[in-house]
Amino acid sequence: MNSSNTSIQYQNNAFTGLNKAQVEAVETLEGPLLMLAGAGTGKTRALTSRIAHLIATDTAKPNQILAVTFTNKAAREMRERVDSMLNASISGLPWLGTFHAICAKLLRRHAELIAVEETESSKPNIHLKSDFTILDTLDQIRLLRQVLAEKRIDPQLLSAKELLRHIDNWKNRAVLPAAVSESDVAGLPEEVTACYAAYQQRLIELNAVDFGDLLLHMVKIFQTQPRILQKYQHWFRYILVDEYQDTNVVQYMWLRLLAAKHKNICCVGDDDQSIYGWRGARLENILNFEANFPGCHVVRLEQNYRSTPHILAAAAAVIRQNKNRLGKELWTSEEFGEKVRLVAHYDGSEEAYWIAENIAMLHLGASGMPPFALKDIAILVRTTYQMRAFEDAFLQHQLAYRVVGGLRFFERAEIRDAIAYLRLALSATDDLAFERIVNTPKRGIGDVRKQKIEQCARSNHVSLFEGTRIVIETGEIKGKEAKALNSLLQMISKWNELVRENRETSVELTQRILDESGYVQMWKNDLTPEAPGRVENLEELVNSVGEFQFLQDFLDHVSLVIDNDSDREEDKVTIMTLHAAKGLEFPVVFLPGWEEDLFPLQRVAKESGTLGIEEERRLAYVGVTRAEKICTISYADNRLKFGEWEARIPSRFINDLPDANIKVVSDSNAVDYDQDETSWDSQLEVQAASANVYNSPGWRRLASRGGVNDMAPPPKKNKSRMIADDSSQFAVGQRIFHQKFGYGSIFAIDGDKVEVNFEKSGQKKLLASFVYDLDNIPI
DNA sequence: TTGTGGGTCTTTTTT
DNA sequence: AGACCCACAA
Repeated sequence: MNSSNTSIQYQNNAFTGLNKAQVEAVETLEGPLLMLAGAGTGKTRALTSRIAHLIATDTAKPNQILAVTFTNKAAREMRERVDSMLNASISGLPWLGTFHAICAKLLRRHAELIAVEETESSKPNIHLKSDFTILDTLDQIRLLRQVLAEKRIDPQLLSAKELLRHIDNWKNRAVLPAAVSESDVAGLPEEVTACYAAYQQRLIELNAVDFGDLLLHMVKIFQTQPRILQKYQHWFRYILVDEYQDTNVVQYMWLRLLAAKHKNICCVGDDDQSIYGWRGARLENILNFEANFPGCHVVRLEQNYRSTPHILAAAAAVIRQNKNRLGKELWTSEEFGEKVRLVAHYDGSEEAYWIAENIAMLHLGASGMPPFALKDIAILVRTTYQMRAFEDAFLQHQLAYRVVGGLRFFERAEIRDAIAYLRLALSATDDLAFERIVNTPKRGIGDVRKQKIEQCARSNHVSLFEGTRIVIETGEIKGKEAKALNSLLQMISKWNELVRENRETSVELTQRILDESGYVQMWKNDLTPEAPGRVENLEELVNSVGEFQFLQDFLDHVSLVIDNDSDREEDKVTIMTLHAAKGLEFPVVFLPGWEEDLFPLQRVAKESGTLGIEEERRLAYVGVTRAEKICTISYADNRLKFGEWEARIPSRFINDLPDANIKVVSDSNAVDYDQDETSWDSQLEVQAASANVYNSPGWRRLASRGGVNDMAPPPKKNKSRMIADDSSQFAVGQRIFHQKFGYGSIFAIDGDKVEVNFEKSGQKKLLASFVYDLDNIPI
């Protein structure tokens, strides 16, 4: 790196809220540095500048900088920005990533230092090997189910899911099985600690780690191996942490250990945006930073460059209600902008409809305002199940959308199966993978034969792979099932060899594995409507393997790095949870479902009381501050819950919004909006929620007294659904649309089913209710 | 062993 | 309303 590289332009970096000394601190200061930065103040930009400056001045080499981000997306963006600031692709920064990704990399180097102690004299010590597999939540649950069954604990009393929650929690706080305290297990069956211990032991036996272990193991190694710790302490000259308010106990320990030598730790965070308390994040980490890292500098970033004054004021009013905060007031030099819009709806689907229509108008550029691209618009929901209503509404309005964080690519069954095959190709002893695919495709191995294999493996202290071999040899399983199993074993051995020889590329290997196993064929033979999509996903999987030289790297990537919004460049409306929206910004934001019990979520209030409500409030703050220009909050009077209609009360957060900064939108007061220069056409408002007495301007007062829902009528059936209820609406030759198969035309009608010739997916016979009538869609 | 139907329970938020 | 689990039949 050329040390005279001065291409970094700080005056462009929007630090005008800082004085010269502060800018210098942000760029170059040695020693602990805390940046307290509000929403939209450019904190990540500040971190980026610091990294670029360190490299440009040759203060540190790229690989001596440890930079931790909260998401992989943030890491990728930071890397891109550093590159562009340095005006070069430095292709360095190997230690930029999430805590988990960085720890996985470190642990691959030192895994063998982690062992389970000898428990039975017959068993040798077992060490973790560097080719360990990283389990995801679904694997963990499977494993915990086994543990619970072994300990004969009634799943009603303690479900695997609940146990996982507790174990996660303990791991986040660095509580090992031996250190679980009385208060940790209060109200739980007493065997729960033994379950935790058994789970940990099983993990090592399986040569596997879970997400929590990645960090926990590294802290353990650092604590017990001074030489290794010193090596990394020495190596990482500068440590930078983004979203510091969301770090947990283990992450804090890990950072402290690594920062102890150079003490160049620079953390950025906003106490008002701490929304991961449920996952072990400790607000104390940021509140006590100055005490934990003596002699630290504190820089405050309070100028907001993102939102209009009304949006900022509304957000501030909401967060001001929290007691537990450092307290800061954001300001902006912007003077104009829309007020925050507030809309009441009759029910959930009407809310989705209204928003879809409103988005369509914004996109078309309903006068006054320039048209917004769809990718500039986001809908932020509290829970994932709220997303469905919007998908429905968007399909019918033919608006392109993308769901972030719903079902993730690698969580789909076919991808998990395929990955199980890849894991076996790397290591035949991967029992979890083996168990997953012994009978996929079907090989006639049901519960009985599975158990035979398992018992055999266990009593011989070998893997399921070996166990299967023994079971065939002894004739415990014979006939065509034995034959099928035998060919599976041979395939796996062959793949193991091919991987070892390393002569085929990762893509060739993957293609071969999926073909030879008969897995792709299985889906090609499948006649269910999802099958073609699954085959497509498998093809996509093969393609993405190509980016990696080794399968192992690919598998790490899948479990640690993959981000679920690959098509972010496409012009689509984003639908995501408030949590997933952290760190992002959009010109137009919709915040639906601001109702008591949903937001704030009932369970949070029940389980965590006031602290929980404060976190929900911070979530509301995060939501509002994502918006640059237009922010629309809404709620529904009635909502379908578990198939039953339920009357709803507006969220308490709505009452915190100052009248001066909001505009209640409905048809009855459609023309009642500001006439400042950025105002837009009343057409928008005319499209507002359907007439209903609760949409009157005074609804908020009513609502705050709880009056609205006492009078709520039974929900009416929704108007003008464009989904066909039966095939009688269709005629042969008609053009239709299907969510999965796209466009097509009907060539036959059979009762409530239609036969369709799809442009892309060929001929299918489906229920008419899944088909959209193209001639009848509004707009 | 696999497919079906009727009964149950369901909804946090994620690296 | 939909996903999931269990009991029973083929």
